[in-house]
Amino acid sequence: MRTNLCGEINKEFAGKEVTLSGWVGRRRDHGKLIFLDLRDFSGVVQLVFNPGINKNPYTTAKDVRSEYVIKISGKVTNRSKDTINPSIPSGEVEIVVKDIKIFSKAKTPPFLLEDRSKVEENTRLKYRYIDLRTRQMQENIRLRHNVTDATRKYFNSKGFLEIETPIMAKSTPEGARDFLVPSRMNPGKFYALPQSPQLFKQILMFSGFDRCYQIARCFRDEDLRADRQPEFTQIDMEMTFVEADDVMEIMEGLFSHIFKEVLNKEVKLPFKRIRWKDSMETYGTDKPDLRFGLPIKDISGLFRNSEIKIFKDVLKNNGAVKSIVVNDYLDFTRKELGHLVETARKFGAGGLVWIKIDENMNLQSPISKFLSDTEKEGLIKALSLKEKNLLLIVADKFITACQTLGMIRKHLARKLKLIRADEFNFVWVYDFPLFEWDEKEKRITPVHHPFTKPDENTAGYLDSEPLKVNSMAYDIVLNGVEIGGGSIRINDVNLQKKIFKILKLDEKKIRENFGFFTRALEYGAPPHGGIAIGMDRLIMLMAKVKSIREVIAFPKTQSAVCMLTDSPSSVTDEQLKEVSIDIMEEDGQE
RNA sequence: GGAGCUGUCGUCUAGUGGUUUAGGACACAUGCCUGUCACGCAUGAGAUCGCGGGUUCAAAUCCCGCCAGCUCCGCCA
Repeated sequence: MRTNLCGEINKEFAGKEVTLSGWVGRRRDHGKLIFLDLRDFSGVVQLVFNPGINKNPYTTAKDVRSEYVIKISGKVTNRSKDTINPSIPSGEVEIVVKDIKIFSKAKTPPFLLEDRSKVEENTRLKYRYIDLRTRQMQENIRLRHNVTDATRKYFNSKGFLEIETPIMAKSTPEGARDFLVPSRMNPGKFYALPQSPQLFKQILMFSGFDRCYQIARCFRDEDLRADRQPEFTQIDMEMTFVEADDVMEIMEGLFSHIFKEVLNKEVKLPFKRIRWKDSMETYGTDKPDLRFGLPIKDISGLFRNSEIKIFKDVLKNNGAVKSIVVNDYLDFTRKELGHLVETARKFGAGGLVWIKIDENMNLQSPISKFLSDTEKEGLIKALSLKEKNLLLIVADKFITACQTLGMIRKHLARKLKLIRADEFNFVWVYDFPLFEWDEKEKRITPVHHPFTKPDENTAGYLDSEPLKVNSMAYDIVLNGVEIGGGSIRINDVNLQKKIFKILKLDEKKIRENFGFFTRALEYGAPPHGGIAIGMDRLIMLMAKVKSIREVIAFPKTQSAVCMLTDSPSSVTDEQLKEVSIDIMEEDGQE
């Protein structure tokens, strides 16, 4: 079918006879002379059809159109100097075609490959097979392959086993919603697609496999986002007889290996580490983007006895006054400052106060006349303010003040173009709380998952004040995106049961949902821990694209529909009957 | 569940109440062209203006509802 690839043809081949196969790109018909671009995964080469040299292929080429699949044979020929095309690698030569065969004709494609960047995404998804022919998608999917390949090689070299776990698994209603699969053999019963291989991974550790990994497809029936699909891929690993540091070290090795192998980039080891609390205080988020500065600073101490009512009230109620300093207020118009205040309100804060430091180090602000001289001097000193600085202040409940300024911080970085875009900035976030209070459900929920081991220094509070307990969990954050999370797991059945109890799962529920797991814990469970990396997100960042749909061959839309195949779709009554399912009428619902 | 943005030939778009027989570019078709590579030139075909209702003498344009896509909040143990 072919002796060579389109992309490898260059002047070294001049004079050689080659046979190439691929898709036709553009066609330039000059009447007595036709040029076709022939494309395969490797690249593009120009074909020439000259009736004066070879009549038959010329006649066939007359009828060839875009996206036809053809095979040609001919001689690689040097181009004359003035017809060299420097923009493609094969541009110094072309193929003078002696023989052409059309494998397959093609309808006029709905969009031109070179127009891809302008075409609406749903058109591209409907004709994904054409979209995937574009250079960008070819590169993204290839990048993905290279990442899984590097991952396997790395883990294999470190003594990990790749072990598959069931896709038809058990529903565990804690956490994300499950996708359910009815069982024909067991009417009225359901499998669930796994949200993650978590429990199977742990059980493999109980079984003595020591280290395992999996490129695991996971399923969660939750709403979609640019970085969330209902099915996605995790790099999942688990290790026996380890502490958090061991897992982190292995993972740093993995990232370093992947970036070296795939992008030929060195990443600096070890990664930075930041405690969850520090991250919240300084960056207002548990997934800080450290490619820029703008740290959040606490200035509560300056306003304990303030005349300013909002500050005083907030502090009286255990809130905080927090601030960010921006270099130059000239970057902001009045309108933009107003917009910042709006943004702050949108994120849940009562408001936002701005202060400009003018050339004479005077503080200009809507609240300046309420600021005492001590407070002014205190601010200048505490924040090392310089002329032309802009100070943004949020006073609110501690967590609201942090999170609001966290969002403002990201907003400012984008506006002021402070983000070092070519950097890959990894950071570990650790020392998470074990639990958090779910205001909506009025109950305690795990921050990570209920199999996470409590940190020994704070485990004493488990019975009295569980919200004070920290966990042995760690997240890995890349450029402000959470790309993975893991933990040291509980390996003691009594502790595990205690955690379930704190989470208010009753005995019966524990038995039904996790009975298999607590039983497994009773027969000799070693200390163990692991992590799962959101592979799609990692590749999205490596490819510098805005959505994981760009690195998944066949993704779903925001309403979880596949534009290519039109799934999900109805099934026949017979199919439903076989699995004992009755569809409720729309009216039957509330 | 909620908020915002978008929806006009195959594709990208112009059009904010009558100038519209909805304009352009690319793609497509036909013809001409032996050096193009975003080929060129000429001619042509191609649009239920997302769907439904309303206001108006008159709606792509204004209003209401719905649908679809995207972004975000909630949600994602």
